[in-house]
Amino acid sequence: MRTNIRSTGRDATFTETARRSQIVECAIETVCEFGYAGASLSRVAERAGISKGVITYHFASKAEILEEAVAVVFARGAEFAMRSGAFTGDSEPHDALRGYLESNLAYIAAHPREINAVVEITRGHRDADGRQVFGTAWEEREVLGLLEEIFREGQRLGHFRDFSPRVMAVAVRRVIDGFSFQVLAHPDTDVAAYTAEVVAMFEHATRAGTA
Amino acid sequence: MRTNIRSTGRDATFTETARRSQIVECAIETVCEFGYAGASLSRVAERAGISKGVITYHFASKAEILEEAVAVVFARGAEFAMRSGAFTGDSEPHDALRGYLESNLAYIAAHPREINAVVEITRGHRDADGRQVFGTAWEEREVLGLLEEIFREGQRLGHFRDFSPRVMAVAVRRVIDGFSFQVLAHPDTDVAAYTAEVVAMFEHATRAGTA
DNA sequence: GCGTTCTCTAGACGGTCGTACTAATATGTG
DNA sequence: CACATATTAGTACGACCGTCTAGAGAACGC
Repeated sequence: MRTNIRSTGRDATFTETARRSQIVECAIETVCEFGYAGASLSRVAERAGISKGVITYHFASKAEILEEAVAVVFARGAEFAMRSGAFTGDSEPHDALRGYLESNLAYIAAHPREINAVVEITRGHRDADGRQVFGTAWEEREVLGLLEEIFREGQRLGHFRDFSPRVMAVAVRRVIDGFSFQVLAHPDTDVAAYTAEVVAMFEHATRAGTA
Repeated sequence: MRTNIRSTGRDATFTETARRSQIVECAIETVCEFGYAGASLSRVAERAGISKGVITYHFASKAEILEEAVAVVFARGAEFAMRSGAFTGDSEPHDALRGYLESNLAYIAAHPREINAVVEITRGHRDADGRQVFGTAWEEREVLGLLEEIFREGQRLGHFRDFSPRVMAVAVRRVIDGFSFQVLAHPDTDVAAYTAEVVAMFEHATRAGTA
């Protein structure tokens, strides 16, 4: 009987850690290149230069790879935002929004392929019943909450005009997520200029006192 | 030898017209329900209550169905916008933008499933080489051009502030396209309120004289 | 009525999918 | 060294994919 490595109590081997990481990276690249529908385990294995059996050995299922890929990229983005210090959480709302936009767009500009892959996976990945794994409920919980909080705080302080935090949060995320397409389609995009445009746009869209 | 119906010079039969339309509708529904990756011809045929062969008979390939679906929905949306009169083309830029937003969101609210399917198809559909059929070039040509024109005209008249028409156009489209998810996830969404929020947001984001 | 064309069902085709299994090799420990 | 375990390539499996074909039924001009 096959030993499910993840369920045994032992520590992960050096090889296992490296392989899992390699496979996840190759899965991200493959999804970016061929899309969610075209990212088969055969193509992932081919890119990694290993046999398909290695993937089956280190992961229980294809879904586990994709879900780990999403988690890994999310963790990297959060770590990047933390490290950049652009978004400390206790900033004044205008600065918080600006920091959120700048750190997100900067990360995407530096790693457009993995963001594109994550967008593909979160959009396309479904369980056996056809339901989205990363559906609206997941997005509202994991992604939109923080933004809405910024907006509510800004409105409480009177820095932001009176708009729906939910609608604005969704708009911000859609614009941010779309940036990976822009960077991939036009690698020569002026990131600083694009970022300034987006920041200015949402500053005008949110600030109070001009209505 | 099988006769490729579309390439013969004869007129389309009553049956052919009806079948093609039915198959396209079922494909839209299937894509909406199972996503691009999960929308197989078997499922389309099952939904239509016909055998898979009928699809092959009326369409040369699966790609032809998907591409016709996109074209059909686009045509309906354009017809809706035309009929609603919200967007006449020679309006003052502020009104043009408002009309664009309102007619788009109204159509999506009325037909969220077909818009969702089109978004799925345009994002996921690739040719044999793995290249997106409805890629960035297509979007810029078919979708963004009109918006950019509105923005440029508004800037020329001094009604809009000085922003990048391209960035703003992309933002508008992302927000509009995302509305189908909102309506599908929350069917009880207050469409009028949501529309007013989006209109207000882009009016603040674009208008001159407050910077 | 007959004959032609249109339309459909049913099934087969080659291919790829995700997964499971086997047997061989690598690795590391006593 | 022997031995156990970790890791690998290779292959086989059943399921489903998109496409194709043979032949039966339906529709319709004559």
